[in-house]
Amino acid sequence: MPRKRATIREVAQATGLSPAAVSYALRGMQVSEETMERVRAAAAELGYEADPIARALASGRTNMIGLLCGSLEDLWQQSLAVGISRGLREKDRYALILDAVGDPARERALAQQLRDQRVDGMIVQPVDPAAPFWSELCESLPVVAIGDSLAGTAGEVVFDNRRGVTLALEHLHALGHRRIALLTPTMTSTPDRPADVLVTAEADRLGLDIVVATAPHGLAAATDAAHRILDAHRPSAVFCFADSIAYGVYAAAAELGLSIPGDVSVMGYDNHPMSGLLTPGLTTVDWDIDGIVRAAVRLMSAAADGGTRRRRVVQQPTLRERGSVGRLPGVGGP
Amino acid sequence: MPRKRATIREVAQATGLSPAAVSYALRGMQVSEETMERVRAAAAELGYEADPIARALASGRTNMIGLLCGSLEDLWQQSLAVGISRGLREKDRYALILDAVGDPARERALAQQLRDQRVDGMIVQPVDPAAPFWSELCESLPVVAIGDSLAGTAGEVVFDNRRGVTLALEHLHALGHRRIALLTPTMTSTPDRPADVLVTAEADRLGLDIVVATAPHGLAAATDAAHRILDAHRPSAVFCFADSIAYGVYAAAAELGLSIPGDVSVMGYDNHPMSGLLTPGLTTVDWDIDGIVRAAVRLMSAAADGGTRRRRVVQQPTLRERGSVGRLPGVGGP
DNA sequence: TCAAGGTTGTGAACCGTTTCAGTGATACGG
DNA sequence: CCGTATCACTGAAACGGTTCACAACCTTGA
Repeated sequence: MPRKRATIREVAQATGLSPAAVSYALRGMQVSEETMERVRAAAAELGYEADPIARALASGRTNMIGLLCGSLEDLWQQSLAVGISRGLREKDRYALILDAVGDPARERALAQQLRDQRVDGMIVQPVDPAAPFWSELCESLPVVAIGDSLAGTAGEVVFDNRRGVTLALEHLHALGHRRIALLTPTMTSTPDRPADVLVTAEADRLGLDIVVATAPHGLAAATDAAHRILDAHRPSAVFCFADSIAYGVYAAAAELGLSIPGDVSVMGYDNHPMSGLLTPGLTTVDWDIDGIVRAAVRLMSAAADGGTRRRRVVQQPTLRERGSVGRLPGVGGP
Repeated sequence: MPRKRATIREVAQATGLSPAAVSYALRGMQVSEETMERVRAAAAELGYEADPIARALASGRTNMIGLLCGSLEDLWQQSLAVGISRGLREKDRYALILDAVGDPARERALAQQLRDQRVDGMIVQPVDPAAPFWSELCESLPVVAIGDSLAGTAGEVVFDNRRGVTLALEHLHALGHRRIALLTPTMTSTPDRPADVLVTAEADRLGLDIVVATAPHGLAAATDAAHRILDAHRPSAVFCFADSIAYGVYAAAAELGLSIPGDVSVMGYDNHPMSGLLTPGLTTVDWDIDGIVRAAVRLMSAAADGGTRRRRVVQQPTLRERGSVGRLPGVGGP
C-alpha cells in the first residue's frame, strides 16, 4: 500500500525549520548554504516531492503549456505536435495537446478550457486567426502562434506562404500546367483562408486557371474530395495545401485509373516524411519541421519564463522536387 | 485587461448561500431544485467557472489521464495517441501525452512524473512490461495497459500477437518464403521482446529460417537498419513488427535497387492508413485501431470513475493482403 | 403530541504549497 | 557605540475549492 506522500510540513518538522524556509530552500532562494543542504537531505530521506497541484494553486504556475493544434488528422501536424511535446519535456514542461479539428468554434472553446486549466502558455496553430478572442487571450497568458500571425502574441513562427505558393505555382507553370485544381484543408467556417487568396493572386499573375475546392485531412475524406474534383474538372495538376491531402489525391487517382504524373500531376505542401516513399515521390514545398519545432519551443520557453520580448521567426520554404509533377506535352523541355 | 475570475464565494454572496451550498448545487447534489436554479443563474451571470486547480487540490481529482506511449516515432502509435486523446476529451478529460521513446528507464521516470502530476489514471503501452514498478504504480492509481499484459491493472487491451504472428508467417510460408528476416522495433534494454519469442517459435513450427534484427521507429533510422539486413542476409522476405519499420524497408529497397515484391517481400504489422498508399501496397497484419481506442477509453473512464472491476479486452488481428508479399518461384501457385 | 427520519443548508476544517510582511541577529560604516 | 543594511528565517494569510459533522426545519406515523 503506497503510504501518503510526505508534505512540506513534515520536512519542516524533520529539520526544525518553518515550512516557508523549506519552500525557499528547495527552490534555492534566501537561505544559507548549510540549511539548504540540510533540507535537501531531509527531503530525500522522506521521499518528499512538492505537490504540483498545491504549488500551482499557490503560485499560479502549472508547468504546462497548452498545444492547440489545427487538425491532428494531418500527419504533418501530428509530427509537429510530437516534436513540440518532446521539446517542451526537455525543458521540464508538459504539453497539453488539444485538437481543434479545423473548427473555429471548438478552437475557441478549447482555448478557453486551456486557460481555465491555468496553463503557463499556449502554442497554437490558429484555425481562425481573425477571431477576436485571440487578442484577449494573449493578454492573459503568453501565446506563440505557428503558421499564422496573431495580434498580441509573445512569439510567432510564421511561414512565408507567399513564397511557398510562388515556388509551387511557378514550378507547375514552368512544366506547362495551366489548368490547376487547388485543394485546401477544410475549415468549418472561415471562407477565405490565406491559401486561397495567395494562390488565386499568384495564379492570376502567372495566367493560370485555378479551380478551388476544400478537403478534410483524413485520408478517406480527402480521397473523396479529390475524387470529386478530378472527376469534375480534369485538371492537369492538383495543388494540395497539405501533403496529407495529396495522399488522398494519390488514392483517388488510383481509383480512377489515372496515373501520376502521366494523367495528373500532384503538388504537395509541407513535406511529411512519408511523401518521399510514395510512387512517384510527392513533389512538395518543404518546410523545415525541426526548425519550426525548435523555434516554437524556444519562443514559448522564453515567454513563459518572463522574457516577454515579442519575437517573430519567419520560415522559408524550399521546393522538394520528386516525381509527382510532370511536364505537359506541348511545352519545350530541356 | 481580463479582470479576475469570479470565485465560489462571490457566487455564494450573490445568492445569499454558503460556499458549500454553491459547491453542492453546481454539482447537483444535496440541494433543492429551486436553489440549484438560483445558483446556476448567478454563476452564469458572474461568469463563474470552478477553478480546476483548486478543485483538484481539494478533491484529489485532476480530470487528467496520463498517456504513456512506447514510441511516438511510430506513426501507428501517433494515430493511437491522437485517437485516445480525442476520446478522452469527449468524456471531459484531458490526456497528458508522454513518449518513452522505447527506453525503459525513461518510461519509469515518466510514469513517476505522471503520478506526481496527480493524474486520475494512466493508459500505457509498456516498453518493459516486466519492470517491477508497474505493480506498485497500479496500486496507487488505475492503469490501463495496451498491447502487453501488466500485473494489477484496472484494464487491459491486449493483442493476440500469437495469432497475428501466425497469420503473417503462414502467409509467407504459403507463398514459398523460407529465409525470412524479422525486424522488430528497438527497445533500449529489453532483449527478448515477446515478438522475438513468438516469431521464432512459430518459425520453428513452420520450418522457417529466421534472422532477427532490430530497427528504430524513425524512417531514416529504420531505413539504415533495413539496408544493413537486406545487404547482409538477402532474405526473401522481411517481416516488420510495425508498419513504420516496413516503410524503412521500402526506402532501403529503393536505395539498393531491389524491387518489392520481386526481389524481396515485405510484411508489416499494425496497418497504418499510409500502408495502402505505397506501391506496392503493404501486406500487413491489421489491428482495428478504432476498436483499440474505444476500448482503452472505455476501460479508463470506467476505472477512473471508480468502477474498479478489472477488465481485459483481447483484440484479434486480420491479414490485410496487398501487394508487398509475392510468391517465390519454385512453389506451385493457384 | 412526540419521536424518528429525511431534506437543505451551514461553518469550519482542510488540501499543500507560496508569498508577504516582519523579526532578530549580525555586519558595517562613521 | 549607534543607526542602517543585509541576511536568514518565521507566522500567517492567501490560493479557491471540497467535505465532514452538525443544525434547523419539515414530514410522517403511531
